[in-house]
Amino acid sequence: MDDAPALPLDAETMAHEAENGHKAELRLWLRLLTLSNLIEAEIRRRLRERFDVTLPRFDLMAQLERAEEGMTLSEVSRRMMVSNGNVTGLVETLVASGHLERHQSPKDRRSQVIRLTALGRRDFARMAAEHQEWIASFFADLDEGEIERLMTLLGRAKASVRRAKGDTV
Amino acid sequence: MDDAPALPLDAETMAHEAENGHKAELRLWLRLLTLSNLIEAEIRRRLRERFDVTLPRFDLMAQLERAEEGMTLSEVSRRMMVSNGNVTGLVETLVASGHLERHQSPKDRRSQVIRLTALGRRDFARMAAEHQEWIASFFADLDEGEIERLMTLLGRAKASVRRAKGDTV
DNA sequence: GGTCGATATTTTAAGCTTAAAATATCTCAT
DNA sequence: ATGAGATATTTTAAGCTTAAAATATCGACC
Repeated sequence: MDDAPALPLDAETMAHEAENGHKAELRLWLRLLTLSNLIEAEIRRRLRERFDVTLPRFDLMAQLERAEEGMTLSEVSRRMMVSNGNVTGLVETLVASGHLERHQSPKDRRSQVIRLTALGRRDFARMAAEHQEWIASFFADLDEGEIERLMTLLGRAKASVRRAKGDTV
Repeated sequence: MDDAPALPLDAETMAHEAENGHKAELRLWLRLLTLSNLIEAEIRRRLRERFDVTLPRFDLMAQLERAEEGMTLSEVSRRMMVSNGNVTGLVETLVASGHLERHQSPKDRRSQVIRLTALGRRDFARMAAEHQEWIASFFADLDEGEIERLMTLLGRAKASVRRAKGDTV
C-alpha cells in the first residue's frame, strides 16, 4: 500500500496509453460499455415503439418461454440476475396484463410458480422474432469469423472478471 | 410481411445455431450484455462501498474532470448520452454535496456552466485512481494482443450497430 | 423591430432497480 | 419434536432514467 503509488510514468508505459491518457484496459471497458448501452437503448426504443413493452418485461417473459412448467420467482430472479423485489414488481404488472399466471407451489408454501399464459406465449413469440432480427441486423457487418472471435474473447474476458471479483473475497 | 416468416430451417442453418437454438448474433449480444452488466454491477458496488458514491455521479464528475472552464448542462448531457432532465437532477445533488459549482453563462442566459470544485477534483482523483485499478484487474487475464483484438472487434461492432440503427431512418 | 423555429433547462409522471427490513415457511441437527 | 439458521417473498425508501410538456432565451430572417 505504501510503495510509490504516483510515480511518473516511463516512456514505455506512456506509449501504451491512449490520446486521452487512459490505460488500455480502461479504454476497453469504455468501448464495451458504450457498445452495450448503444444496443440496449435501441432495443428499448424499438420494443416500446413496436410493442409498447419494456425491456425488463420482455426479459422476464424470455426466461419463462422454455419453462413449460413455470418457474419460481427466486429462480427467475437468479437467472435474470436482479433482486427478488424487482421480480415481484415485474410479475405484478405482467399478471395484470394477462401475460403471466401465478400459482402457489404445491411443494413449498413460501413459493409461487409463474408461467406464461397463452396470450403471453403468443405476444412473446411475436416480439422475440423481431428482436432476433434486430440483433442480427446490428451485427450484420461482422463476418462469421469475427463473431466467433468476439465470442471467444468476450468469454475470456468474462472469466477474467469473475476471477478478479472473487480475488477480493 | 407475407413471405414465409416461419419456414422450417435447413440443416446448414441449424448447424449455425447454438445449444439453446439462438442465432450466433443473439448469443453474441447476450454474452456482451452479461459481461457489461457484470462489470458495471461490480463497479457500482465498489463505488458505493468504498466512496459512498453512485456510478452516475462518478460519471458526471469524470466528464468535468478535464474541462478546466466547465461545461454547460447540455454538453454534459450529450457526452454522457443521457437526457437533460437526468443531468439536472445529478447536478442538483453534486452541487448540494459541494462537488460542483454552477454559474450563469455570460454569453447565453439560458445556459449554466458547471465545474468541479476543489473538493470535487480531490474526491474524484481519489476515486478515479482506484477505479482504474479495478478495471485493470478485471481484464488482467487478457494479454496485450487480446485487448487489442477486442478493441478492434468492438470498434467494428459499434460501426455496424450505428449503420444498422440508421438504416431504418 | 417583430416573429418563428431552435436550443437550454426544468418539471412531472411513470417505471426500473436496489438494499434492507419484515414475514412466512422450510430444513435439519439434536 | 423443536429450535436455529436458511430460503422465498414482499414491502419500503432512495435513487436513476426517460419522454413529454412547460419556460425562457436565442438567432435569424423579413
